Amino acid sequence: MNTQGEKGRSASEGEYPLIKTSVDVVLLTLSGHKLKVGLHVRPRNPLAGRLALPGGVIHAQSDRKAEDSARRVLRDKISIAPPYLEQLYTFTGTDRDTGNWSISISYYAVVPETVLEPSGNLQLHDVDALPELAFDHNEIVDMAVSRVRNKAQYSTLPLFLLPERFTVHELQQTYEAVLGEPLDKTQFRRRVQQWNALEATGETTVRSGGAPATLYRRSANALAGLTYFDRSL
Amino acid sequence: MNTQGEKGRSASEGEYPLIKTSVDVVLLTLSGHKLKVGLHVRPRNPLAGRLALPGGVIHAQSDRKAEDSARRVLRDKISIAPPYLEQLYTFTGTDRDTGNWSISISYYAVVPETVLEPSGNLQLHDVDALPELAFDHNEIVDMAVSRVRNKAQYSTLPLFLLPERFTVHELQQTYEAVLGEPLDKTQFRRRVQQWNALEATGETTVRSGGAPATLYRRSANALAGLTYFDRSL
DNA sequence: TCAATAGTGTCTCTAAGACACTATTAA
DNA sequence: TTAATAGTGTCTTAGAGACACTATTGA
Repeated sequence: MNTQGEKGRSASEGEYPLIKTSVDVVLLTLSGHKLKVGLHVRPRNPLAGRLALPGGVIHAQSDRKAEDSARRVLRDKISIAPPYLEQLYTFTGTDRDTGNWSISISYYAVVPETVLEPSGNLQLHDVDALPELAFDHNEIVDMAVSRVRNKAQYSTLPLFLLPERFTVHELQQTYEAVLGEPLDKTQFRRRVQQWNALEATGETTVRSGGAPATLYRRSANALAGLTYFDRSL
Repeated sequence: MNTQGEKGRSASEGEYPLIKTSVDVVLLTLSGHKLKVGLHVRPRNPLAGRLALPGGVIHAQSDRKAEDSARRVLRDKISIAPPYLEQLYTFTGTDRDTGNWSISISYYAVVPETVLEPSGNLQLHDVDALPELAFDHNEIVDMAVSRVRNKAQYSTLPLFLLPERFTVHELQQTYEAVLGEPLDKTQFRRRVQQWNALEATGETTVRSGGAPATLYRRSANALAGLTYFDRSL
């Protein structure tokens, strides 16, 4: 939680520098077979009217750590408790607009579309066709999307994009939407079996045409191995 | 670099909260076929005398971003310019000792032992047998070690633990030391070839007994795919 | 020639990929 | 029976793993 602080009143720097620190959240979901990010219109200056990520300052009194701040922002502004939330990166440096040094501890959340009530507060935008956002928020979204696409190649993260009950076919469609490429049915089912991260609900789909499909839900080990790790290459 | 700041003077929170923010660096190297971390003894309170990571505060005037602060800390305190430096994680929350909220933006650096001049300032400690460090630095080191071991499974990161010229056998020993397990020679050489990240220097080793080995150096693409990505599972 | 290390050839076995096939439902 | 989707069997191929072999040097 801390560092070597030269005591609070240090030799070289005097006091700790006073830097604006806030938390931003990249809220990702799947809508219409496209990966979308939740954005809102800034109500205030600077950059009032511009699209931006939901975010806010840290409440040192009530937030035990920055992740709590991120959860609070999502709860207060969008009324959701994300099933998956992870720290993404900390962006630092001189603000392009005000010229002041600032810090943004950024997180990303992965949620099913069903938990998002369509309010005027939040707009969903295709992550591959974003307008210019406030501050460096385009860069933050891009990094979150890279990480999620990367994790989709080897992990169970996309499970968190689905509602409580889903079929294997819907799960495959979700992966295909995130990865942007079609997947082979046999391999995909083999892969899903190896996870051991699904449990059958006992129910099946009812549909016109086609055999009924087993409905599954995420089991507990869907979270295994998803924490602060990512891979490339 | 910023966030939605409610303008600097906001409604709910008043001003931005004033939180101690600093940068800590996990300096990793290989010594005696063991992965080691560079630590120093804190000269000042709080926790004077305790082992800690090198770190310091951000100089908003001179550092363009937090990574610059990390580089400055390494340059000023240990006189090195690390060939590989990456943001690790941002640790936040209430300090165990002072009870104050603080932020540590942590980085990890990977360097060859040859660039570390043995000064009284820095001690190398086996990452698998650490004493109790100041603040939450044990946790920070553990996360850095996890990430490096993880990356050693699929990336060229351990190349940065070696001096400028090295043989394939030395490279294999490096990987074995980081991963903590023996590797097959044939597979390892196949893997290294596929990277296309080494270039022959033209020189060979001179040694008593055994054929001479080709000396290599890192080529430019050794850095490919190493940025802010990591993987697990 | 011997000891020691560098570097390669090759066999086996597992898992990825591709694709055809069977199974089960509503209409 | 037909259309549509769920789910499985299986052949092929690429690559991981294991290990034996050859090559090159100093003494």
